[in-house]
Amino acid sequence: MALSDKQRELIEEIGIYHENSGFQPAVARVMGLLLVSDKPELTFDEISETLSISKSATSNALNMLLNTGHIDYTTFSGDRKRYFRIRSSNWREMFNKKMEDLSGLNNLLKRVLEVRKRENPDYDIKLKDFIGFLDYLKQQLPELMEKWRKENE
Amino acid sequence: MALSDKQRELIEEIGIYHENSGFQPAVARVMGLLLVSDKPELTFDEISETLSISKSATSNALNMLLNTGHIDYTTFSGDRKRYFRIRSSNWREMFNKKMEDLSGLNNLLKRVLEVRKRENPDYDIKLKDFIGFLDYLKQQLPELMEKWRKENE
DNA sequence: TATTTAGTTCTGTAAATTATAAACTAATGA
DNA sequence: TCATTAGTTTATAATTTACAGAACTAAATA
Repeated sequence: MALSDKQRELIEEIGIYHENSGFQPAVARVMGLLLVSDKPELTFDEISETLSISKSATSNALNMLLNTGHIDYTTFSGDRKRYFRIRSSNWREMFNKKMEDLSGLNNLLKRVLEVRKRENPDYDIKLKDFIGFLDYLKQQLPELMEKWRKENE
Repeated sequence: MALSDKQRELIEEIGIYHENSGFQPAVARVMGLLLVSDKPELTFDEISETLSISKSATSNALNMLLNTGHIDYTTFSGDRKRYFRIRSSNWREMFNKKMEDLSGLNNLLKRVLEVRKRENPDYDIKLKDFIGFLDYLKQQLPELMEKWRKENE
């Protein structure tokens, strides 16, 4: 699989983004490749060769991405290869995960508020305030998504 | 500084949360301690001793947190020590950073859309859709924050 | 002037992470 | 039945990271 410089560059940037959100470098590059590639589906070997990563690293990356639901694959009769692709339904999940993360933070902050013996009430008020906002956001978000869905017919 | 089991536990959990968003373990624990501690402000030595981390790790962690605006410190005349504390204005910044991250993702996705030669238009439509939603969210968020501010007098 | 305080900086290293290469497996095909 | 394909597993090498420990600095105090 030949890639343009632009494509390679973008794959690296997407790779770094995903590394920063906790993926292994090779895993993050595979995500990048599957996103950027013109072909909708790629085989094990195409991925391994295009990214110059070993078979084991490729195997490991693909299995991790399969397990986390980031990719899936199709097969064709009379062809033993699997054809891997990004699960596009995954956008919403990706977004939801970010929101869950925020909600995880909020749960921690609620526990902080409980544990603190408020020798610094000013601070506690601000903390409570922020917790309130996160709760509000969580509540409003589905509504916002609905509104957007309607506006886009 | 004596800490209850509950406090220690919470510090670890907050630590793990921040580790997962890219902080070093020791840095993440310092954040946790400053959040959970009853005292609003802690000195270098209190932090180092309470968390059992070396002076170098403490120095490194505090400077990193100072540089990123997560903490600041006060001083008192005739006292050479610095008294470190969480910047509570930081809640909003923390949130904004999460949102910026999302907007960073969106910029990458926009570039993906440009680079793709749409041999898989179905996929591209979904991608475009998601990009649109993220744009919408970014635009609506300030409004939402304003609405919340009003509802909370 | 010597000592203490409040940190900082520098080196070494243990542990964790990430990836490789080579051996292996299970299915298909010649 | 022997070879090939499509991957997986295992053992290990290379890199990175995260930190401790010790030496250091600069200001304040004795």
